[in-house]
Amino acid sequence: MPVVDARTEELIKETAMRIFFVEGRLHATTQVIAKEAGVNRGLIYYYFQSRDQLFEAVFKEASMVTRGRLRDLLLSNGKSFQEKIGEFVELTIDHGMKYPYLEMFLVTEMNRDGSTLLIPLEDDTRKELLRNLGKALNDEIAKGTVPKMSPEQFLINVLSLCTYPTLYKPILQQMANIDTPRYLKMMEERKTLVMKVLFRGY
Amino acid sequence: MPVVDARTEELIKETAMRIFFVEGRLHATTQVIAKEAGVNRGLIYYYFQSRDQLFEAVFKEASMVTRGRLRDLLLSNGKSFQEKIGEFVELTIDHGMKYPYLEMFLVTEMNRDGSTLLIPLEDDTRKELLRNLGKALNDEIAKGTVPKMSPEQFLINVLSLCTYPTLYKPILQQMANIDTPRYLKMMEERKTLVMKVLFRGY
DNA sequence: TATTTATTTAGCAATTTTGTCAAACAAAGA
DNA sequence: TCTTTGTTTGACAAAATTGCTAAATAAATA
Repeated sequence: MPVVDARTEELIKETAMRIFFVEGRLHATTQVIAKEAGVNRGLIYYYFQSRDQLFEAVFKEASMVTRGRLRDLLLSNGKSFQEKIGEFVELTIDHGMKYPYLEMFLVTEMNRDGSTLLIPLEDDTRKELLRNLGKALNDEIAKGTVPKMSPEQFLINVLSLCTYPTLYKPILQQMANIDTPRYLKMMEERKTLVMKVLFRGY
Repeated sequence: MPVVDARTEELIKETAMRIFFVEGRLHATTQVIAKEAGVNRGLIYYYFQSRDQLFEAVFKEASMVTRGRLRDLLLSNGKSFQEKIGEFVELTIDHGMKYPYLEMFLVTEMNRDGSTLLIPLEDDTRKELLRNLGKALNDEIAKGTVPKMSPEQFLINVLSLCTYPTLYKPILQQMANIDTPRYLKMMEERKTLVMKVLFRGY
């Protein structure tokens, strides 16, 4: 039997994700990651070749989840616009509570010299998605449930209201002296609150 | 004449702030900071004793500005609530455009082992500030301009809508293919848009 | 000008970190 | 059992980084 579990590669990746996305320790070294995963540091190089490639693997997985959720929102049909946004809000807040520092990791990694990690969407795909969203949004604007704005701004509003609070958790907790249970309760409340802010008369 | 400008200490601090808050290179070393400031690396230690203390100085300055703005919002009087929030939104968006990564730096630094950088507000001060805000907010809720919510949630909404978009700049730019001039224009538009989202019938 | 103080520089030591490698070990198959 | 393949380990070299110091330089002052 090998000393370390056969799913070593996954173990390393998941430990790295926990350290980065859950605990927000973006400075973590291969030493730290290996230790917390309970494996020899050399295995990181055996499976990922380099520190950067481990980061890249983790980054890819994280951005795929985020992008997938956005995709589902923008393409799904059979539901009303408000229903779709409602689901998206719920998923995004839940995901944010699970991985509060994920977006911060993405942004920080993108800022590393010579990073080409985030592949931009195809031009037609992007335009189609935004047209799609814009149409549904205009209906709401016509109904008076949403103030006049571009689909981009609406998207920024949704993402801001859902994602920022999770990022801000440590600051809120320290500055406003909010403990974790109360913070979690607030995030649950936000699910409907955000909808009320986005849609008048929700 | 000294080889380096007499205001070396300020120069170092401002360069560090630019690298951290404007360019988002949170992993910058003393080497990099000194080089970009055009000074000898030893001067960082001459003026700041250690890397950590430079970080601390920068952190303190940044959190004081943010906290000061919040304080002004919560204590100022002679203006209507909506006017006060309007000013705060404008200041916060402007500040965020100038220093997009400031909050990320704060969060990252707070997550470093053994960080005691952020001093929590005094308990009475905090309660008074929130009571103050809560009162004005309840008037708005009674008028029907704001949906029912706690002052904490309202504050989170304001901060989210203003601050998160600046943090998200690189992601938005890459994913949605928005160039910088257009991005800046969007942020200007947000100043009134955020108010419309916060207050029905603004 | 001469002396003292403050600032700057270059270089060194200590530590941390990444990345490599050969040897040890385990599992699977011949 | 012997061999082959894949996995794990510890040791080591190379690079990066921090922090320190003694000497050089500039500025301030007597």
